[in-house]
Parts: sequence; structure tokens; C-alpha cells
Amino acid sequence: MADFDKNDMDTFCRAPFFKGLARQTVERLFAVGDCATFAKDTLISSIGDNFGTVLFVISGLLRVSVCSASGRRITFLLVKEAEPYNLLGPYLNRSRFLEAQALEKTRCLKIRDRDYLKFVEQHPAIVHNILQWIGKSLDSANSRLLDLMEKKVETRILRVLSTLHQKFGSPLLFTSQEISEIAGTTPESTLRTMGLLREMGILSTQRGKIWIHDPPALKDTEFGAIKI
Amino acid sequence: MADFDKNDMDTFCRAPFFKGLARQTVERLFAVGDCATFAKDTLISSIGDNFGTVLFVISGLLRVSVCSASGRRITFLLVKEAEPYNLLGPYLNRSRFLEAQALEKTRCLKIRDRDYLKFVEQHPAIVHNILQWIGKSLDSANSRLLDLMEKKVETRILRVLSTLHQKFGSPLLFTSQEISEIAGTTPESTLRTMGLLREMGILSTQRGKIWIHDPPALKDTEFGAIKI
DNA sequence: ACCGTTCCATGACGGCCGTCATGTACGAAC
DNA sequence: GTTCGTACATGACGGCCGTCATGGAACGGT
Repeated sequence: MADFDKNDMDTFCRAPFFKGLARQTVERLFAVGDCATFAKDTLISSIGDNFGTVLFVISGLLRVSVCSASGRRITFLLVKEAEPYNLLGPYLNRSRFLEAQALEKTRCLKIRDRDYLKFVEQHPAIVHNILQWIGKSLDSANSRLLDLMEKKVETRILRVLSTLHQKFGSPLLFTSQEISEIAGTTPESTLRTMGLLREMGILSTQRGKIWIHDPPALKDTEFGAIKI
Repeated sequence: MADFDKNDMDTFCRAPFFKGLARQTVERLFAVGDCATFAKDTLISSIGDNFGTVLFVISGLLRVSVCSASGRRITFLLVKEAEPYNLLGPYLNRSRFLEAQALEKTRCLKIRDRDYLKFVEQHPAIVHNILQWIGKSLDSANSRLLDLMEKKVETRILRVLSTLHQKFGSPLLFTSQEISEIAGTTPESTLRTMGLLREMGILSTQRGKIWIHDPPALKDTEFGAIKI
């Protein structure tokens, strides 16, 4: 418990995932877990292994992605502070094909599968939060499916920029490569699109940084938003 | 309760979703629900409404899809007997953008959101089943994302045919239109691909029917399977 | 200050596949 | 049996966008 301070718990209590939970419940969650710190670029779980540990990011950023046979990476999720990773892992005793990596130095609350399962049993209130979170993830995945089937690359990139802006603010610290891995396209297409947006005065770019000047212009909403 | 017979419960008890649950639990699930029968082509929930009811199909088939602005339909899920629909709806008190429709005459066990929430609270064992089911759905959605970003149309159609064959056997009672709505392509592309497969002797087709002669030939697995 | 690496930027090309068009065949209804 | 609606089948065209190539700029390490 010495690993965590009161501040960490405060942050969690205010975060969307923990909404509606008693502070005591959050404290007990901390009590059943350990602190784990991953250096930048650490591979936390790789494809094929049976990763049953649940993580809650305290500070830093995790990327959940796969690297396909053709060498292209596809990013499913970015996990930031007070967000959970692998909520369902302990319930699926089979290897998943996802890979998690720390994009920067990341400190996590780490909970072993058995402790997690026991905790959920003993604190049924959290089931509500878990299901809500997963539900949003599922809706988001479906929205992205729709985007990929329906929309052109430019629209998808717009959506990704908009979503990232909502989640991380401005400037965005991502390269065109990283953007393209989320949008499902190539760095070249991303750069071309951002070139257009720059001409339109909607954003400006620097090596690894993107300033969004006109967030509403990115909104092209049809149906639900995606969640990254 | 007179709406259901012992046979219905037997089917459910044997089904994957209910694996590991006591028969008594299944019986009580039936007890809190009503029987609902939908005629073919009935729209069960449409886009934008706040559909909080959980359904378990007893017989028949439901399609979960969206119809995009450009008029193209995209099918996310086919729900067959002993499978659940809208497991998470009661936990997400916001309108979802999915639309459910009965593809044939379909009989369901219908459970109102409040009854469902109460049931889950009183029967924590089912949480495990729910999370497992949702976990598979999430993995499946991610697999489809990967397919759409990575694979060409032919491969996707192959995957869809393979998955449908596993779930429904042979012959498949789907039109090229319906296949394309799952694979995220057009009927023309689907027909062209199936033309090739027919020449290779892997399948044969008739109006609305597809016989798969060589299921292994359809397998081109990389990473997880999709689930339709 | 030099150099290597990484990222940005932009042009040219080509192929996949979505769109349109046309014709055929099957099945249901009367 | 005739008719009509729907699905199958296949060809032609065109555009989006992925790939390759080239050059320049920014940053870090020594």
C-alpha cells in the first residue's frame, strides 16, 4: 500500500470508469493490487500469451494493438490514466491476439486474475462499471467497423483527430504513423489529409505535434463516436 | 411460465452461453421473462431508441445491423437460438445506434431491463457468462477491424463463409446481398468471389442457397476468428 | 558542429474494388 | 402457363488510395 498515495486514489475516484463507486471500494481495489512501472517501449503482453492480469493506468499511456503478418500495426486502444486494461482477460481463459506496450513511462495498478475475480465477486457494485465500460468499447468497435466499411480515408482521419483531441487535448503528441495505425491507413494518406486541413487553417503541425485550432470542424458525426 | 416448455430450457442449458450455470438459474431466468414472438421482417428495435430489453432467442434468427446514411446496410451480428441479444443494453442508459430485425419468425425470451438488472444482482454466477460472451464479441469485432484494414475483399468473404458455415452448417440460406452486408463489400464482389470458389469446386450455389463442399479450404486463419 | 536517424512532405503510378449496365434464371402468385 | 419480382451472373469503367520514390527538415548523440 505504501506504493500508492492518496492522490492516486483521488484521481481514480473522479475518473469516468469509477463513477458511482464508493471511495472505500476504490481503496480496496488498490489494496488487492501491486504497483507496476513500465519503462517506455516496454512490451507488457505479447500476442499469444495468456495475459490474465488487469491493469489500471495511474500515469503514462498504454497502446493496445496488433502487428499483422504484413508488418502493419493496428492500434485498437490507447489507455490513459485511470482507465482499465484487460478487464475481461481473467474471464477468457484463452490467449488473445492483442499486444500491449507502454508508449511512455507508465505506472499501473496491477491486479492478478484470481484477486480480480475475487474482488468482483465481493464487490458486485463494480460489475455495473465494468459492463458500462465494455459496452462503450463494443459500441466504439462497431462504429469503427462502420467507418471502415463506409467512409473514405479522409473522413476516418478526421474522426481520429477529433477523438484524440477530446481525449488528450491540444497539442496531440502523435506522429502520422501513429495516427494512421488508428485510422487504418498509411502515413502518406494521413500526411496528405493533414496537409489539406492545414491549408484550411484547422490545424498546424510540427514534428510529432499537432495543434487543433478548430475542433468543431473535425466533427462529422454520424452515429456514435469512436473511443480510442 | 405456460409460454415455455421444458424443451426450451433444455436447449438453453446445453447452449454455449449458459455453460456452467445451474439448471435452476436458467429456470429462474425464464421465470422473470415473457415470451415474445416476432413475425418475419419485424423491426424489433430501431436506431436511436433506448432499447433496454434483453432478448434470448428460442427459435428463429435476429439480425443486428445499421443502415448507413448512404443506404448501405452493415450487419454486425446474427443471433440464433439460445443466444442473447442486448446483454449490455440495460447498463447503458443511452440510445444505441443498432437496429434489430427478425429475419424469420422468431420466438424470444424477453426480459425487461429492471428485471434483468435485478436478476444479475441476485445471480452473480451469470456475470461470468455475460462477461465471457461479451469478451468474445469484443474480440470478434477487433478481428473484423483487422480484416477490414488489412485483408482484401476475397479474403473477407472467405472468412464470412467459413464462419457462417460453422454456425449454421450447409447449405447456407443467405443471398449475396446478405453476405456482402457482413463482409463489408458489395453483392457484385461477393458473387465474383463465389464464382471463383465455385470453379474451384469449393462450393456450389443456388438462388439463396450456398453449399459448402470443402470447409477447410475456406480457412485462412490469422489471429482470432470472427463471430457472426 | 557533425552526422545518423526519424519524421514530414509531395509527386507519380497502378491495382483493387465499387459503381453502373445488361442479360439471364429462378420462384411465387394468380 | 404466364407474369412479375428478385436474385444471380458478368463485363467495363473509373477513382480512391496504397505503394514507391525522392528530398528536406528536425532532433539527438558524440
